[in-house]
Amino acid sequence: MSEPQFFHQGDLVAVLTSQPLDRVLDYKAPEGGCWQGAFVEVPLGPRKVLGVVWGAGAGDYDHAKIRPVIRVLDVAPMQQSMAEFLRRVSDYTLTPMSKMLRLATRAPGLGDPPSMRQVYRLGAQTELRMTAARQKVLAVLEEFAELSFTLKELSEAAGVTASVVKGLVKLGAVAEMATPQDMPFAHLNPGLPGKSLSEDQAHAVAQLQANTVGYRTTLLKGVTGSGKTEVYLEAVASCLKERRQALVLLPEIALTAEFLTRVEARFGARPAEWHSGVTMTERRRTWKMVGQGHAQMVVGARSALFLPFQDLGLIVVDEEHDSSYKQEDGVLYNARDMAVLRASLVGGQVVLASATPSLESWANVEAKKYTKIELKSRFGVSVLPEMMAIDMRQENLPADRWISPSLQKMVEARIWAGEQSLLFINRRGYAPITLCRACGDQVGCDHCDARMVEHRFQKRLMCHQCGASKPVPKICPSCAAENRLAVVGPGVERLAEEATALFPEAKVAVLSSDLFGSARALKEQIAKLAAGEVDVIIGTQLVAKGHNFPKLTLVGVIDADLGLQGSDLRAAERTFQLMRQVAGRAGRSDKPGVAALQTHQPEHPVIRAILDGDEEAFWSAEAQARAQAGVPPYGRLVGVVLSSPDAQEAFEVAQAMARNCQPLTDIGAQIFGPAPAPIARIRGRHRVRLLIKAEKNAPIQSALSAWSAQFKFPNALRLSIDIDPQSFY
DNA sequence: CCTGATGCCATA
DNA sequence: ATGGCATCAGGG
Repeated sequence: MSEPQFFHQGDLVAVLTSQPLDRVLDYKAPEGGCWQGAFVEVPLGPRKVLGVVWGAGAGDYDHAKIRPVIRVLDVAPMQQSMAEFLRRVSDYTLTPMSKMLRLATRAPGLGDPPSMRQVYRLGAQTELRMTAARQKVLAVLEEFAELSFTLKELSEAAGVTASVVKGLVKLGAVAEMATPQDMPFAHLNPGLPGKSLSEDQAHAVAQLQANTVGYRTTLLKGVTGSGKTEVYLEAVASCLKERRQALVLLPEIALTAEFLTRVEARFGARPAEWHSGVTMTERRRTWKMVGQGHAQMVVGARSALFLPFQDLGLIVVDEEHDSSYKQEDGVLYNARDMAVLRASLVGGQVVLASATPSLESWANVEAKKYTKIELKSRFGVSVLPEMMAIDMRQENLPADRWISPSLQKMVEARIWAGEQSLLFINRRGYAPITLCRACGDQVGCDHCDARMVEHRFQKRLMCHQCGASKPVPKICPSCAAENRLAVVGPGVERLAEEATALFPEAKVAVLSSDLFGSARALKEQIAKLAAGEVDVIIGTQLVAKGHNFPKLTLVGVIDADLGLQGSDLRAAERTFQLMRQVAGRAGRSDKPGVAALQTHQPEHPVIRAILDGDEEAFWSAEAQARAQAGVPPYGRLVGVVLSSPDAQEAFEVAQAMARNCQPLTDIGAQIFGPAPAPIARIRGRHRVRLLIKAEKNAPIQSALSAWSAQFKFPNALRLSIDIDPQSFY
């Protein structure tokens, strides 16, 4: 990358603003000139807006109309590598640069002059009448000569009133001075001793620390309790020793508090924090300090990836398989993938940590793009639960019941023994699919290979891939059994009802993220459950995340095979990950746990691999299935969502787009739909989705741009393109 | 994203 | 004729 350019006063510069103009505008460089990358304030119509000097002006605009840059802001200029990062993310996700800039400047008042505050230090040696109070103030200032105190801090530390300090200021014995409000973060000391490491951990640390020059991605795999955190904290330590900055991404805010405490224990101070819960002032401070290199380490959510790091040496993506790394609105990016991109642009290291890596990362290790480090359990052999399948075809369950007699017996045994059971539903608010209780067949679409979902209002089955529909059949199209077709997908409430009826003497509790307004309420509930106050827990994916239930000895997966036939790409992966995570929960104390999977296809290779606990077999089976279907990570999917207050309009435009898809078919892509989007209506807007499937290396972005540029959209209609969507059927 | 200009409609 | 509001283009 070339050096940034300097522009003298009056030179034409191209400025990228955060306004949604999809181009840069020419301005005249201000008095004193400006560097490429400088954050500036520019006039735009009647307003002043934030922008970045992107390069030399094009000069193709009426020279007389070009206005000068108002001023250069007092923040670190954007680095070339950052500009390149934004450009690449923009290209990949088809997001306009203005939106990217907004994402990268998500701190309020960047343009404000730095607010000042008065601080106090030791002043000149002067003759003064010494009193006990004055003595205390001077003693504090002498002892902590390198620190600056605010008036409040100083008077409290000395145990005197503010007027004593003010009196000393008047006499000159204490100096009062103004400093910028945005203070640097406390120094983190990587030289402090770390926790003692097991041989396995030490080995992993050595591998991470070897050859830290330049970009590389490492998958750090280790079951719960194997000490991944200690290992990557040592990677952070060596990054800090090299005086480079480190970023640790966590999937949910709820996990940051505990992690910050561990960082403080390791490095003697707390790092900067970046997520939606951080106050505006603190945000601005973090943004500025990260830009000046005065924040050595940031702990945060995915958007921290767009902070203006000066020299980013390490990015840790903890729980890298977690689906919350995929941003689902605004800029649609996957933080795990973009972390790898960012690190590769600045010659940094990426550590992807997980007990249960995503198939994408597994495939990248297979392809030798990532290296893998595996941590064995600290407790010797890994504590896998005993796994078994309950063959639902044998259980003769009526169509409206979900807990099989076999599972019921197992739960009852736990209740008598005073132990806990968890009944798990492997889906999160997805539309229900229809399957045959006799043979396990899921009713498929006649036009493509996706399963059909029930549309309650119309009493019809609909394909959410291509949009075709048909009435719910009376007789199973596969085995001809009558009246055995059931709509699968009980809500947690339905399941709780059934459990209460089956186990009248037991305490049943529901754990689901949508039932809790705040993370705190959720945490309290989890603590209650873990304490064993409940006999049967009903939950969704949420329960699998990082919580320990000592009394839990049975996990029943109600719907183990929902996703095995392609209704949800990642359902099998999630089931497998859940089993692994549950392994770390159930039976951790002394008893080994039991995991029972209710399935209609116990002989399915993926189910078999889960039961055998054979990880490599699972990944191979799953990889093969995905490669065969041409879906990620072996093929590429793109979701195109059209939304409008008018359902008809959205559908018609989508149909027109599906018909005129020459640019897409030119690169060999297939187009499906229109069909209702996974969430068919959001805030009064009806959403219709097209799904595009392409080969992995097809130039999908340029084809999509050419394709969508053909259409003129009605005003009320919005188009959003989601490359690598996370959720769909 | 904002803002000011435009034009259509309802009202005095 | 006049003011209110929805729609739209322009911004350097």
